[in-house]
Amino acid sequence: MKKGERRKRELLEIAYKMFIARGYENTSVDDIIAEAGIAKGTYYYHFESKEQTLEEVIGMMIEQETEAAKQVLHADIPVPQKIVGIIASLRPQQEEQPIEGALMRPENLIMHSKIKRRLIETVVPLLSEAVEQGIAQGIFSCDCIPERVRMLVSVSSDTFDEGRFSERDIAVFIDMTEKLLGAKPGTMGFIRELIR
Amino acid sequence: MKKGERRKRELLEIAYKMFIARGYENTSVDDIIAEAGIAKGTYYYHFESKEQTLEEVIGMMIEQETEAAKQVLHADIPVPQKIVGIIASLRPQQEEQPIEGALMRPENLIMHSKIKRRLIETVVPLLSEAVEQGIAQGIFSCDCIPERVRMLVSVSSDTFDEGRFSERDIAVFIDMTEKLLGAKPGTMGFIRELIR
Amino acid sequence: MKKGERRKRELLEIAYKMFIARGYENTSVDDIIAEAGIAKGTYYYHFESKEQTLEEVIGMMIEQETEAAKQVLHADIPVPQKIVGIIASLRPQQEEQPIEGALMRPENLIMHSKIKRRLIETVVPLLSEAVEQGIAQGIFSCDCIPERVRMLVSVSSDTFDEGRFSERDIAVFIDMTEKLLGAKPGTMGFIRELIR
Amino acid sequence: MKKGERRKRELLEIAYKMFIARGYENTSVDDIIAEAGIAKGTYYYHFESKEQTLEEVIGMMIEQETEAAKQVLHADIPVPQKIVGIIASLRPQQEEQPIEGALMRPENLIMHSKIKRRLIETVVPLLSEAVEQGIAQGIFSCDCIPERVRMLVSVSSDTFDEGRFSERDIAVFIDMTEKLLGAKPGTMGFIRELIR
DNA sequence: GATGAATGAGTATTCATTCAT
DNA sequence: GATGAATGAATACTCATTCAT
Repeated sequence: MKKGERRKRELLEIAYKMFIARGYENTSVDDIIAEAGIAKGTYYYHFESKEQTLEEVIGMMIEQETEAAKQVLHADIPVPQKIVGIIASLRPQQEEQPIEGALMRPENLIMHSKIKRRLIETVVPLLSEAVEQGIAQGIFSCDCIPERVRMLVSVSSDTFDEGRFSERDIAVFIDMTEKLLGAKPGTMGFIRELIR
Repeated sequence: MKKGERRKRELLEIAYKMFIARGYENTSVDDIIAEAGIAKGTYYYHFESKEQTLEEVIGMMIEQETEAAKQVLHADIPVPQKIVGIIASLRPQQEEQPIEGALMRPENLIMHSKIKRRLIETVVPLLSEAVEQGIAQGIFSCDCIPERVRMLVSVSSDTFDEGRFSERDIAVFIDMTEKLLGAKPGTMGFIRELIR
Repeated sequence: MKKGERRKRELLEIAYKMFIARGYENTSVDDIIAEAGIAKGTYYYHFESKEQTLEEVIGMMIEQETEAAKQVLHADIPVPQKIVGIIASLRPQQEEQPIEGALMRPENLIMHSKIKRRLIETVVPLLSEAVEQGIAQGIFSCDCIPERVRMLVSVSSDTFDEGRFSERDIAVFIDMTEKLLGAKPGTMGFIRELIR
Repeated sequence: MKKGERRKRELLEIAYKMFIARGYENTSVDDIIAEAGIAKGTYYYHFESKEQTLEEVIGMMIEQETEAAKQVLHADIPVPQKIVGIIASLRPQQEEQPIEGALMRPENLIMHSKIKRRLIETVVPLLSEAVEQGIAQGIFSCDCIPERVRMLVSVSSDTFDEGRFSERDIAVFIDMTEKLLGAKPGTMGFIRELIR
């Protein structure tokens, strides 16, 4: 990695943290350069625009999370655990989420929705593949796999991203997952231990 | 209805349409008063702030839609149709949605998310009641009713609000609804005819 | 006093208190009518403008304070005590000054300066007359009476209005008064007991 | 002096002149940038806010005047002339006061009062030192020097700043100065020739 | 690679005042 | 006497972006 790239990477991390902490709209370019200790011109030397910075920030996140999800998919573990592992890898890692529930705050809506959209795009195929493995093994039984998977991811995001969910939410989500994928009751029960 | 109230109602409708058409953030107070043909002061005579205008606009919508949903709940029709009818009443009416898919455009994220949140708050109890009627009649069989209902509404919103969904999406949603509520296969099949 | 006049008087007192408490510039007509519980039109029925309200408020104060000063002037007391009594009567009465030091706050500069100017105009002649009585009695001895009196009043206002003054300030003021008026040392010493 | 600093200095001078000429409150940021021929953003690049501009303008004035006063204090001239010289240096210089009596106009109250306050803070110590020199030389004789000096400065400002004063005002001021400082009659008489 | 001075369109909000009813 | 809806000029401040050095 060259010097210039490292610098840009640094800026990206700073921007990422600030976008998360204060929201994309509430973070001005001035804020970013003040935090980074660089001049306005330097910022625009590295980035085309503020919006493009956001895209790159999101790209960086997606890349990291997709990577994690792929490793889970190809790991040598039971299929149900792959499913759960992939879904779990979607959530921002600890180090990346300095402020609890930040992504759900209204000032982060834009970023959150962009992230969610791109995450679904990249994760649905991976999950679908896992489900197909499960079908081949006789663990699941269903059609319309991508559609089912998409709904699962969507519900997962809505229910768990905000951080406010109950035991009952988890129970219903497990039940829903099993039924949507045509699994035997209890197949996905271990999710319970993984969520929090 | 007094003179002042009518005027305010007019302004509310204008603001609503503009917020939908161009997004809340992209609609300036100047835009609104230009469209309404009033002076700046008149706007601020009726509304505390632009943000409060948004709240009132949303309140107005919720009220209308909740009203429709309540009538469906108390109508003399089969419970499965009540479920579908209530969910259907959530979507903005034709006359109210001048631009197809407007609510899903990124500039409308804030408004859409505020609406979705409040809609869920008001509609989940109504739907839950309908589900309980269904359980009493032996049509449904499940626990954790509010949680199940909330997930259904959430998926429904994510899947159908955007307007881009396939026959397969509908099929999966029907299947999911039946299984989540513990209904016999085919119970909710008529949804197919109602969505579009 | 007719009904209409009483109403106006009420408004004047409300405006006075608000001007003192929040400053003339920081008190909007809306604030006043909200506090008074009347409509905008009613306010403008009674007052030509906001500025004219200020003039009337000041006039009301001046009138009260001048009245007190006149009574002191014609009272049957030693001349030195008249001098002090008149100067003392300049300061806002207890009931009229709900907030300590309010007049000196920056937001009250305009009002304070208008008051000071008019107070000097009305009080210098009264004080001058008292000084002349003192000269006739051989207590004082000086020329340029109005100029001397004006400087005394000016210093008094600057030194004591703000409320932050020391024993030494008082001592110097006494010394200055005696010397400016050509009185024997000790003549005005009793001031000490009157200021606070 | 760097390029950026020179530009800021220019803006400061322009703002200063406009504040004096039209009053702080009556000078809008738009007025200033129009006069300076710069863009809005340039103004806010150099100044945090309009209020902060005022503070800097005042700071600039104070600095200049304090500098002049200090030179007088350390000059090799008789003490009485130092006193007068320092007091004289307080008044805005000719080049700096484009409009006669501007500081006293009501729209300049805020600026004037801020200036007066800060000027007193910086000048009382200097004058006190001069008085002490006088006492050491047997020219003056008094206690409570800072308090006496402050009253002198205060009266001087009130009497002469406005520009409307008579020969008699001057005479009384001279008399007052001599008596307050315990000087022999005639010591300060030369003031007469310096004021105007 | 880096700087930082300059830009200017854009925005929400305030408030004294008027006048038809 | 009283109302309150309507006015519209005025104002401070933001911020992404550019570009000569």
